[in-house]
Amino acid sequence: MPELPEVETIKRTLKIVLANLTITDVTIFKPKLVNRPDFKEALVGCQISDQLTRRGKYLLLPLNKCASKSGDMTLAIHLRMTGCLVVIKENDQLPKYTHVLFYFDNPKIKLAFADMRQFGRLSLLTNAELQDLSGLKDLGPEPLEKNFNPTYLKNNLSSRRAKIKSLLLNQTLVAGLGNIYVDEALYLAQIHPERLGCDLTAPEVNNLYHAIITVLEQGIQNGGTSISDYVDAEGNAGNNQNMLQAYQRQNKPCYRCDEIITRIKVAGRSSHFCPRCQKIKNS
DNA sequence: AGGATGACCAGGACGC
DNA sequence: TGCGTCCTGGTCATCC
Ligand SMILES: [Zn+2]
Repeated sequence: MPELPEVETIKRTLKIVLANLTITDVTIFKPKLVNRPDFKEALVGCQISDQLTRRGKYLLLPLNKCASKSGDMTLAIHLRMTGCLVVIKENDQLPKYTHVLFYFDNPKIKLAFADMRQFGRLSLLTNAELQDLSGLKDLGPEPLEKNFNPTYLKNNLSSRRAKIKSLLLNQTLVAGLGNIYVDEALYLAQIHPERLGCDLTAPEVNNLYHAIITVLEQGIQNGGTSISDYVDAEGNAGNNQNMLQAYQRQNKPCYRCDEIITRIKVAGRSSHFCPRCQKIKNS
């Protein structure tokens, strides 16, 4: 599932390949996945800015030279769980479940949006609409930037009585974490997923901060985690699934202590942890 | 307002 | 092989 490292990996490729290309045509196979009936008409003629970026799990493609009366727009893409953006070169085959296909002024390059479960969304937005996009406007800090730090985390957990797993999945606390990297971060920090935010000690919060940074940076370094058919923008699988220490390792021995990894539901999501390394109580 | 829960989406995995 | 059931998780709506 595309979380921060997967979206970041895609962004880095798209930034190199798509910057300054002009959209010449768009084929929409599944209209419900785009946000407006004139999606194609509004996009044709727009040039993709080299300021293409990521915010949380959103890919943001600012556009120049748009014909729209409301000025230049941004294409905001959320891949949800099974969405992929794949660059198609020359006669490359389209990925399975391709729902939207973009053509450019370079005829050798196309961009396919593919999504088995059709949860992802492509939203073409004016700057005003972008500022007001629910899910984007309330995002917490980027975990790999300086405004996310141990002090921020401590201040924002100290009053929270929800389970830490639930809090880390909440995009308004910190942006970009999903089920995989939350389980990995809690494992690395040796914190049980059902501990309450306000019950974490200062050293634990500090460890958690470093664990979040570590698992995300490792995920990016490894080109993302390929579970649920994730592939990057070049159609390649990542390698981070081979590095996971907790997620989907239920019934296997903990790499730290050999205890069997347990799987439970927390906040309605599968959660994997070591019952010996991640105790619910300090004792 | 914070927190818990369930719905939604659609296809894959699995059991029989 | 076919059919039914369960599973998956990011986000949002709803209720307390
Ligand atoms: Zn252990």
